[in-house]
Amino acid sequence: MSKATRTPEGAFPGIRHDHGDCVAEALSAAEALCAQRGVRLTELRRRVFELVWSSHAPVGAYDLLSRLAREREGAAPPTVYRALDFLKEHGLIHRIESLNAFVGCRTPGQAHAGQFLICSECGMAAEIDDSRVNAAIDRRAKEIGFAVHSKTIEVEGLCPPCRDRAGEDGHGIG
Amino acid sequence: MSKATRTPEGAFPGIRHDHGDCVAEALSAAEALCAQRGVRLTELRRRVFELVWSSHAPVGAYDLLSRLAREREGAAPPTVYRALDFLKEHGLIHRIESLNAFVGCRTPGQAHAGQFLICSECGMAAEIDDSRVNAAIDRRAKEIGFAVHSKTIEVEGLCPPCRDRAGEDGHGIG
DNA sequence: GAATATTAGGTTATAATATAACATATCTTG
DNA sequence: CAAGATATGTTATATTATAACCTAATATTC
Ligand SMILES: [Zn+2]
Ligand SMILES: [Zn+2]
Ligand SMILES: [Zn+2]
Ligand SMILES: [Zn+2]
Repeated sequence: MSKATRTPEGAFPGIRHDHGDCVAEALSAAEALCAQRGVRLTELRRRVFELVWSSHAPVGAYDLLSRLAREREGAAPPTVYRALDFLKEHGLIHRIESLNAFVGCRTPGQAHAGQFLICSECGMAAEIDDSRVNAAIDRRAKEIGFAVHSKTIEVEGLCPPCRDRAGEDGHGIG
Repeated sequence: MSKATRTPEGAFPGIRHDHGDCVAEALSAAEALCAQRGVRLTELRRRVFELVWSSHAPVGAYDLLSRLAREREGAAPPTVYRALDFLKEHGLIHRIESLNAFVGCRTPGQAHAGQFLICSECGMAAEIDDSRVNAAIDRRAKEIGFAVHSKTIEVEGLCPPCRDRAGEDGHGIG
């Protein structure tokens, strides 16, 4: 159990990590990727991207919209959905199907399936990319003769801190 | 490649399989399970279950509603959503998060994660339960210290027949 | 078997999520 | 600047899902 609470690749950043660093890193990766592809990370898209990155918990489109509306009058659903479409298309964010919500991608530009551990207590989502999971799915699909295009893997449960908290006072009924 | 087109556990039933058998089997399993649990598979719930089982492709709630409305005047969204909630609660159907749709469960009563291969061409969904996939996820979650409650695994692609059709005429542009 | 509690369903309204369609603005390129 | 392409504004509407309140059916208790 000595390594049980380590978080490989910083899957769940601690509650006191410097999130400004996360955002800065994500923004600079996004800028680089857009420049490389010759697409425009406009003011609006960049702002929506920042709002998605406001935490490690997936955010709903209308949450984003209400925040955006504070700074942009006339912001409407298409405003945010179009930006989200762009960001998704370029792999800068992922959509969490089981939550109808969006979260920043930690490794934009790299091909990956998008596997998530999502805490139902605090809402945090950790993106992982486990090659064994991918291999197991690909192998089974191949056995069946199914041609895989994309995978949605969303695991719901409790992140380490929330699991520990639940263990402390969650065993009794009262 | 000799076994590549076999379908273990009949993942994708052929286009000419006797689907009446599927429905009959599912209904009788559902009845047994409800009897065993002392819950009521009412007329309405049974009918919604049959409609979900009308094919192996996931069906949207409002699709179900429009079909139900033909035979039940006054059917409204809660009519179908309540039945779906019941069926889901008892593991008789699964919700496909990436499609906002519902599909019958092939192994009700048994604990399983609900893993799906979904054909984007014909809409068919095959439920699998690959222990390697589960083990890989559980192992990675354990490394991270994440307590898994439930898994959403939905793989999009082409089922064997659709893949073959695509291979025949889908390589060129014109 | 009537009284009561529980569960299921009917009905109306509304919430939450997402897109269509068309107008205007901005950027790119020549 | 003209022309085309891309991005955004704007209004309306589609799609998916739930809230709230009421009535009916079924189960439980006396
Ligand atoms: Zn952070
Ligand atoms: Zn948590
Ligand atoms: Zn069938
Ligand atoms: Zn198919």
